[in-house]
Amino acid sequence: MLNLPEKRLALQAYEYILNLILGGEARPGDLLNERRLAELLGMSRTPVRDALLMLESEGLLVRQGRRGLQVKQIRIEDFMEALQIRQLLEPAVARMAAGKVDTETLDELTAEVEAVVADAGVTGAPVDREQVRSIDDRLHGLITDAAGNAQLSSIVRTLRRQTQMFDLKSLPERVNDSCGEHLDILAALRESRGEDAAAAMIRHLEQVRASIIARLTAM
Amino acid sequence: MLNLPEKRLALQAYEYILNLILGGEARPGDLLNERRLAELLGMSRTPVRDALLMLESEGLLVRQGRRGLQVKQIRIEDFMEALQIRQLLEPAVARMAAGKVDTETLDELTAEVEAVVADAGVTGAPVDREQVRSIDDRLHGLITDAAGNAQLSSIVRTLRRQTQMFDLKSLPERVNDSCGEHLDILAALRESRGEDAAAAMIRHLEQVRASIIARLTAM
DNA sequence: CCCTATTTGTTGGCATACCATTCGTCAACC
DNA sequence: GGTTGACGAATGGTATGCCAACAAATAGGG
Repeated sequence: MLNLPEKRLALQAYEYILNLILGGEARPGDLLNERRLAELLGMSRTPVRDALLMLESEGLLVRQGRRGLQVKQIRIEDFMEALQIRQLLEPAVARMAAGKVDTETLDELTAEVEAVVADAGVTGAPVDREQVRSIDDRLHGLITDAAGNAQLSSIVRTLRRQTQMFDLKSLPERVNDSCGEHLDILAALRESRGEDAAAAMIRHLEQVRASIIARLTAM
Repeated sequence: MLNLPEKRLALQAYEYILNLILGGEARPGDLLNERRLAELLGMSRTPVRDALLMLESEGLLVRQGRRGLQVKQIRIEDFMEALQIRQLLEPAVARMAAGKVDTETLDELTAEVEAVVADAGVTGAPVDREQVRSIDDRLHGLITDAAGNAQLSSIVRTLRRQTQMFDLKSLPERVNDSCGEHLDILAALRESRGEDAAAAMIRHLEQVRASIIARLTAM
C-alpha cells in the first residue's frame, strides 16, 4: 500500500473509479469487481466498497441484485428526466450568477472555448473529448459556484453527469454548436446581463434536447 | 444476529438511522458511533458503515474530520438554499402532476389533512408532529410521483428533508396555515388545474419562506 | 445429442481483527 | 496552581477471513 499521498483511501478509490466511468474506460453496463479494483489500486476491498457505495448513492452505479454494481446505462428516459430538471434549474442559475462570476476565470475559459472552436474549424474533427469535458465541467462549475447555492451546484453537477454520457460522447458533431452556445452564455455573464444569460442557457438546453431527439428519430 | 427478516442488513441499518434522524432522536450535531449503532441493531460495523456512507452522500450526515459522522446541523443558509431550489422545482412539479395523480389517494390525503385541521381547531395545539410529517411526506410524494420524473422526485425528497428539520418542528403555529395551503394544492390537482396547482405551490413555498424570515427577525 | 443435475469457482455481504489517530485524564514538573 | 507531557481508552479507517448465493462448467441420464 502507498505511504503518504493523502488520507482516506476510500476517497482515492472514489476519484479513481469516477474517472474510470466518466473517462469511458468503464462503460455503461460493465460490472465492477471489488476485488479486482482493490488489487488494481493496491488497497483492500473495504475502501473500494465505500467508494462504490458513494457512487451508487450518486446514481452512477446501479445495484444488480447480488451480481454486483453495474455502471449505469443511461436510458433515454433518464436523459430526458435529467434534462428536464436542468431546464428548470440552470436558466435560474445563470441568472443568479450574472455579475458574480470571477471575470478572470471567465476570460480564461472563453479563450479555451474559442481555441477549441478554432482547432475544430481547422483540423476537422479530432476534438479531444476529455478536453471538451474538462472545459464543460469548469464552465458549468464556474456558473453554479457563482450562483452561490452550494446544494444547487451539487445537484446540477450530478444531473450533468447523467447527460454527459449521452450528448458529447455520442454527438461529436454537436461540439461546435455547443461551444457557440457556451460563448453566448459567457458573454452575457461577463456583462452581467442576467436575463440574457438565462435565455442563452435555455437555448443551449433546448438545442441539446433537439439534437438528441433528432438523433433518435433518425435511428 | 437476526435470521431472515429481509436481506441487506445495510438497508435495515439505513432505515433505522434515517428514522432516528428524521424522528429527532438523533439531533443535529450529535456524533454517531458506529460500534454503538451496530450493537443496538445486532449486527456488525460493516453494514452500519455502509448505511452511514449512504446518509452522508444524501447530506444528512457530515464527516467531522476523524471524529466521525455528525447529524447535519441545518444552518439557516442551508435551509434557504434548499427552499430556493424547491421554489424552482416544485411549482413545475405541481403543474406536471395535474391530471395524473391517483384520485383515490388524493382524496384519502385530503380527508386526513382536513381531519388534522379540525383536530387542531378543537383541541388547540397538541398536533402530532410525526403524523403531520407523515401526511406531508405522502402528499408531496404523491405529487412528485405523479409528475413522472423519478430523479426529480428524489431530489425534491432530499431537499424537503433539509427543510423539514426547520419549519414544522420549530413552527408549530404554522401547521394550520400549512394545511390550508396543502388543501389548495390538492384541490387544484383534483380538478387538473395545473396552473392553479403551480400557483398554490408557489404561495405555499413563499409562506414557508416568509414565516422563517419572520421568525428570524423576531429573534 | 440434448437436457438436467451436480459440482466448482467466483462474487458480494458480513463479521472480525488490527492499526493509527485522537481525546481525555492524570501526574509530574515548573 | 497551572501548564504540559505521557499514558490509556475509544473511535474510525483498513485489512482479511468466512459464507451464502449465483454462474459457469461438467457430469450423468434420457
